[in-house]
Amino acid sequence: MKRVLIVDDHPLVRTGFVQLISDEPDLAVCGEAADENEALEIVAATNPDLVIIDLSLAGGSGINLIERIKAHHSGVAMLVASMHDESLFAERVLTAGALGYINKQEAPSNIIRAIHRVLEGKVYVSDKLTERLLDGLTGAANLPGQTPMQRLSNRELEVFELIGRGMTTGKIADHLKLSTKTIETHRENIKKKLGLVSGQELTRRAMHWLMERG
Amino acid sequence: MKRVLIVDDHPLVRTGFVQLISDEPDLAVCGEAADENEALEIVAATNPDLVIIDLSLAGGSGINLIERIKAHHSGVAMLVASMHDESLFAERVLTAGALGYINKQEAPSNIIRAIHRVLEGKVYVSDKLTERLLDGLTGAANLPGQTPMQRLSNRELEVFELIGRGMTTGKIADHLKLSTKTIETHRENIKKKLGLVSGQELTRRAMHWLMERG
DNA sequence: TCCGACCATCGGGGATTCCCTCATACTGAC
DNA sequence: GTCAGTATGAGGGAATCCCCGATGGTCGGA
Repeated sequence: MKRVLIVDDHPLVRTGFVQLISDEPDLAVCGEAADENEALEIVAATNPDLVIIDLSLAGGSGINLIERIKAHHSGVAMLVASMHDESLFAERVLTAGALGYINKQEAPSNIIRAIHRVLEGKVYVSDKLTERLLDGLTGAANLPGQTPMQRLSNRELEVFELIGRGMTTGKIADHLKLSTKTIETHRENIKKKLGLVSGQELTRRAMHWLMERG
Repeated sequence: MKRVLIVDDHPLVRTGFVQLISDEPDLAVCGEAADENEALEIVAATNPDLVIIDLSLAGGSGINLIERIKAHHSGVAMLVASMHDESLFAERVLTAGALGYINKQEAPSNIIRAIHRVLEGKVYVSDKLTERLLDGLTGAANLPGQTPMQRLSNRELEVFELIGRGMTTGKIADHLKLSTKTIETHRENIKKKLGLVSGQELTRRAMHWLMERG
């Protein structure tokens, strides 16, 4: 019998999770928390097998909670449930220490599947994202443990940052005194490495990345 | 025994509502729907006493659903459950035909209270908002207190949210079954109202706005 | 009742960007 | 010396942005 802690600031969503988990014969809810501190207390008190974490917690980013649990209770598996597009966060929560990322819009059966998979110690992300990340790792004889972001070259990182600042392709070209065509190529290569599909996604990722470092 | 239909595109949230409502002796769930069309079918088939509507539905704004239910089944009470800031939406959903507006973060007891109140045919909004709406009626600080976001029309707000979710112009057009040209116009008008210069900025703003509530 | 305001829906057309493929040249590594 | 990666670009078709305008509809005030 695996014991699960639910961390979400929406009472309704918690109730949904409790119901879902209670229906599974091999799972049991050992607690609910609405914020980061409450969650840490319950983890310390009950030592659950799995913590399900909502990303957009009131007061704290969720990612912070993941890191703190990772630091003090390294044996606990964590699954992130978010309503945001996975392309924005999945990579970050995985590197922070979570084992899985699932969208709340997913069907309950998929959520259960993700829970079981993470409890086995395996990584869970959607098939789509898995495929994308693998595509980005074409030449992956590199050091294992490298995040997609670390695979960006210096130039690509520079372009990425300027994208995050809101510059258009043309502006970036002027700024770096390069052809717009070169910037376009850089954009394409960055997208490949990060597993992104559209330019919009690239813009969003760049903005988020920039926000995290002030 | 009052019969309730739940419209929300998150299965987990629906489960939470079902649980909450089933615990009440005088309430029963008569159906669940994940999108606008499904919701209208069930309303026609089961003629519920109350429809609980999530504002950010996949495929339709929720406001649209309110108007359509109002038009064809005027006797049905409607309560909007949203995670968005009420100052922006509460007035819109009330004029569209809903009787109440409640935030999903609210405690279950408050949600139950709102349900009962709306079933009595009375309006339910938070105390804070009640006060503000009354202030508005006295003409105290009527028009000047409008934020740029509040100047967006319902349609524009809908498009704005979809932009924030990362949809391209074409995708939004498909999604809303409109011409891309229409979406382009909406984008331009939104930019004007929010004082934005480029499409990139629009994407940025939409994304930030969406992150703050979600 | 008519008028002016928004609103929602589309089109034209040129500039720009996106997205894919390909090409060149330089650097290191093995 | 070959091979992988990097940085720089071009070509070309599709999609978009961004300026114009147009048509109806609604709704409130003069």
